[in-house]
Amino acid sequence: MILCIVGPTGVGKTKMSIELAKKNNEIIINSDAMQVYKGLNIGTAKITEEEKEGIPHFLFDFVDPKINYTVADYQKDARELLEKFKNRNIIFVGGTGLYLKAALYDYQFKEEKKLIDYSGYKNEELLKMCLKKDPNCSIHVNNRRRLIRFLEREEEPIKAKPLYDFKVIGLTTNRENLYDIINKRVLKMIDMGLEKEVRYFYDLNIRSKALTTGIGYKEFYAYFDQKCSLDETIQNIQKNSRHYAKRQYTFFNHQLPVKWFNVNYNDFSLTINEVIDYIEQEKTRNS
RNA sequence: GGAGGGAUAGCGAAGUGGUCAAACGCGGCAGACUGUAAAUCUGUUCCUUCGGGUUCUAUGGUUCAAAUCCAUAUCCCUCCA
Repeated sequence: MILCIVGPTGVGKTKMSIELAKKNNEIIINSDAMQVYKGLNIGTAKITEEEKEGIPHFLFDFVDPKINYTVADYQKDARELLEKFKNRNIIFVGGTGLYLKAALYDYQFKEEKKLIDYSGYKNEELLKMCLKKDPNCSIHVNNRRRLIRFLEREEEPIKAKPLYDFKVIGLTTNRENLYDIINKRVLKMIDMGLEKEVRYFYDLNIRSKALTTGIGYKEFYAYFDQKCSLDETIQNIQKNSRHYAKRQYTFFNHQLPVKWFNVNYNDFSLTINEVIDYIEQEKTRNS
């Protein structure tokens, strides 16, 4: 059985994954775009060796941060594991909806080939070209990145269908509480030495995707570049984390068949039991 | 006590007689998503039964018309005593 644990940043996905894996002797596969990178530990809230409790973890902490790992790479890696462990129970944990979807649905990533340089075109021109290619193209003029991608793609993907049988467990809590958790977690990361962690990469002059787009990293880069104060940096990390959490909800709610569970923070075991009950229910229903 | 400056939507901030329910930014809320996805982008944000209703510190006034002009009060800031 394939189980996916999703939810906004900070709800407690990691903890849940361990608890579930312990029960069913499962293996855990990361589905988080940033936790794949080596050395980005504090800022990505990556699970520690100790916390793993001996459970096999895959696709964590294995990519050089200088490398720009993409969805296509992830799809390939995740599919290999799905094949290798097809007789085992697998748990995907992570907050990157697209990665999960690319692994489990029939998303297709063709060979990259960039024949045309679009940098000289204005957005309006790009949109016109997109509409010429497909009159139904609904990408917004301002979304230059996606306009270019649309033109680079040879064919438009059709609606994706799932390739595997899986269940998606979503962990959630009310918005106010979530934002509070996020704000506090960022402060904890600072205490744990996030600044030092980021500084290491900054001093190596690494400007890869992971460092310039990852939350907690890009803000500190701006701080080291003396573009803002430490206080502003912390607030920006908190703010960007909150915004990210919101976007995650939007993706999960609309792109994946999520069964949501409200996390009980006073007694997490109750939430675990609720989830286990649900899984058992689904198992018997399918057999 | 005297002389100035200010009070605008959740916050910051434009607007200085009509085109103002009020630019813009932030925050909030909602959405899109097939190779940067912790990314990129969009919509919305006084109330509303969508006919309207109530706003720019308060109260009065001038005017056909006031966030904008006048008077008084309250609070805040700067300077002189």
